[in-house]
Amino acid sequence: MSDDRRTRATDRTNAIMRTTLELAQEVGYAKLSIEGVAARSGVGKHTVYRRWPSKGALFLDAVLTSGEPALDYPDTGDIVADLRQQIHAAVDLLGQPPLGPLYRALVGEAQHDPMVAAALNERFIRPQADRTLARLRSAQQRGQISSDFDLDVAMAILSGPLYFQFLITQEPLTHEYVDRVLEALLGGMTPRS
Amino acid sequence: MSDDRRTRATDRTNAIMRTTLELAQEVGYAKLSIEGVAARSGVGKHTVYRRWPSKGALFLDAVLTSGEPALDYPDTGDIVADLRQQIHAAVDLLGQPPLGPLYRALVGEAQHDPMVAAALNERFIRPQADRTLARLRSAQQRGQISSDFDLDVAMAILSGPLYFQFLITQEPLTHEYVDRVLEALLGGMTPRS
DNA sequence: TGTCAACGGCACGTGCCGTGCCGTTACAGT
DNA sequence: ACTGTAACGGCACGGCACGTGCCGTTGACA
Repeated sequence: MSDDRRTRATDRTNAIMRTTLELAQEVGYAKLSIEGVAARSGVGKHTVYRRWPSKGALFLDAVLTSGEPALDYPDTGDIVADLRQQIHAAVDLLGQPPLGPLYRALVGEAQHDPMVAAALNERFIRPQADRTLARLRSAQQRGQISSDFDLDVAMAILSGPLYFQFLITQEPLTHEYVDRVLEALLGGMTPRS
Repeated sequence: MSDDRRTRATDRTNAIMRTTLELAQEVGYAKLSIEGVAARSGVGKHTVYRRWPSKGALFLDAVLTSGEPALDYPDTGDIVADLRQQIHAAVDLLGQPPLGPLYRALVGEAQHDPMVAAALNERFIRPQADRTLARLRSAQQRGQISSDFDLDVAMAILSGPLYFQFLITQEPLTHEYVDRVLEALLGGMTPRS
């Protein structure tokens, strides 16, 4: 069998990605270099370039492969409780160390490299959004959400303010803030009669 | 007077920032270099480094200085119309070429450089948010917004989804999308009796 | 007229890029 | 058992931009 071959190649691939995360945490993404990753991994530069075309692609793969804990939605029937639990978990995972700074750098790189942006969307953002939408649709069918409410926008309102705080103002993401957004979204801004 | 001195220095500063924007639009922020800016400006590298400590600082200054058209809020008394007009204007300015890609790169750099992030917040984000908050507060006092509604969150819900679309999914920002967010925010997600 | 700060031009050492080449290793097919 | 082959580690290369020196020039000011 050539399984040994494949296994050893996969091991090396994983080792390189692990080293990438280590180095990124130590020196920051800006000072991360393929040369440094190869050196610490005890690997030739070719071995890295054979697998990833750029620092951004390597970093994306490293971050997304490390943190695939399947943020799946619960469906207890209570849409508000489910959303809360899910978003709290996401914020805990991506909003603070160790993954927080790495994820921030990843989104930053996506602003400079369209390939990273596309891959980030396909591999993480879109699947996550789809799960949220599915959960919202289920709630709408049960009458917990107005039947004419724009669910795509609902998803954006749940994610957007968190990303705004995470990327722009760069203040810490708290459960309390998530709850405030949730409450505002539920009730609406205009006075109720 | 030493006004001549100061004037010529200011002229050079502006010329360098203009060149920075030109080059950034031609080759993209990733390939922008201080060396290149100095060369095209017909200026020594010292003259650039004396003014800005890094490529990020120079770029931030160039972008924010170029686009200070004072996005000020109208107050016609109709909060919805005023918000719409204001956000449409912001989206037209920052959401598409020529300023759109530059602003995207600026936010991207802010993810790698805390100094850029801080300066972006102080010079652009916070003032803009403050103006939005002031306008919302005025509407709340007139009873157009529920008296207990969280205005900070309202601001985040107006900005967040747009930044999410702009930075993450990177789909074009349209007036129609702004209107959908606005409508969702006004009405609330839960069914009204 | 002399002083002095800012300047353009040039050169330097450094770090990383991406790509060659070379000899080695370990599996594959015969 | 023998040989072909593909991935490998190590090394070196040219290229580029970094940030910082130095040098001679310019032009306003005292």
